Amino acid sequence: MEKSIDQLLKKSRLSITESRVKILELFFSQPDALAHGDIEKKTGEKFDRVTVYRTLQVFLAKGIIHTIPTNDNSIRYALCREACEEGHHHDNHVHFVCNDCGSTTCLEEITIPAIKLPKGYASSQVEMIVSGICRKCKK
Amino acid sequence: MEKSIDQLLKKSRLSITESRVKILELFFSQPDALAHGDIEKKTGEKFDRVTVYRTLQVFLAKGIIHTIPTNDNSIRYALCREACEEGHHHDNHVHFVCNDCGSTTCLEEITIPAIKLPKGYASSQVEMIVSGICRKCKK
DNA sequence: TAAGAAGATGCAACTTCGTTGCAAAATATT
DNA sequence: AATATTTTGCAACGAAGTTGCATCTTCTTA
Repeated sequence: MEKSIDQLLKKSRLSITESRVKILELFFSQPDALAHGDIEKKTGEKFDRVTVYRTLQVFLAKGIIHTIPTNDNSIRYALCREACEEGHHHDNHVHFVCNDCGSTTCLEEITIPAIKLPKGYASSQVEMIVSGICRKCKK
Repeated sequence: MEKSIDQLLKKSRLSITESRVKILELFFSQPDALAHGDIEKKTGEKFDRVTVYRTLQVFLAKGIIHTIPTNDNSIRYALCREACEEGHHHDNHVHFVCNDCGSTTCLEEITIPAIKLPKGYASSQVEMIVSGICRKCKK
């Protein structure tokens, strides 16, 4: 684990620092997307707010994580699959937000269907966010 | 116009006040979705920040407007079609965000395609946000 | 249509969120 | 191991959003 995280950072030409490793471990240790606040809390408030902000920005720029828009004004972040490259995100999967437990997950196996835009519009990215009750909460 | 806005407010059992009327006029006078800040500016900063926040909250709760999640941490608001009722939004159209002019519009005529969720998930709402270049900017 | 009840507004104060500059510390490079 | 490069944490700041409360506006009904 340590190893593969180091690899990932090296591949992205980033120095291996404690905060980066810890934050990546956090992402790898569970399946949900995380908001900035979650990360601060779950790392035990060990790192400065500013460090967390900057770390997320760097990961975003390097294509290690991607953002998921929400309608509660709190962007969430999730790991990208291998396919993502620096500056270019290729995730076209559906995101699921649970109204019960609040978790946000990537449904990697569900591809966003193509749609036909009105004349004159050019699309460069499509987001699809399904909300409802997740598998865990439905039981 | 005045008349129909009054009607709308009455139908929602809301008192007819200057700020509510002015903010609704703003929404009706142009096709784009508006962020909180836009509304403050476009009403000539005539109303207190707090009033704008509260007005939007009330409109949301009454099903007069709906939110559009964005990935820049600024929720946008747009008018609902007649179909929306108090507490229940029925808009299932696609939203378009222009990367050039920044405008957010509802593509009322484009319906979100149905998708098949993994077993155990129940969907109650689907959002689809397409970003790219809008008709105006493409010219 | 005037008076009282109900509701909305604006102000002040506060919290949370996100950003920037800079010195100190950690990491990388030779 | 020494130096160059990055990253971190702190302090300070501005923007965004919330709450309580007194005042003003809108609604109700007699």
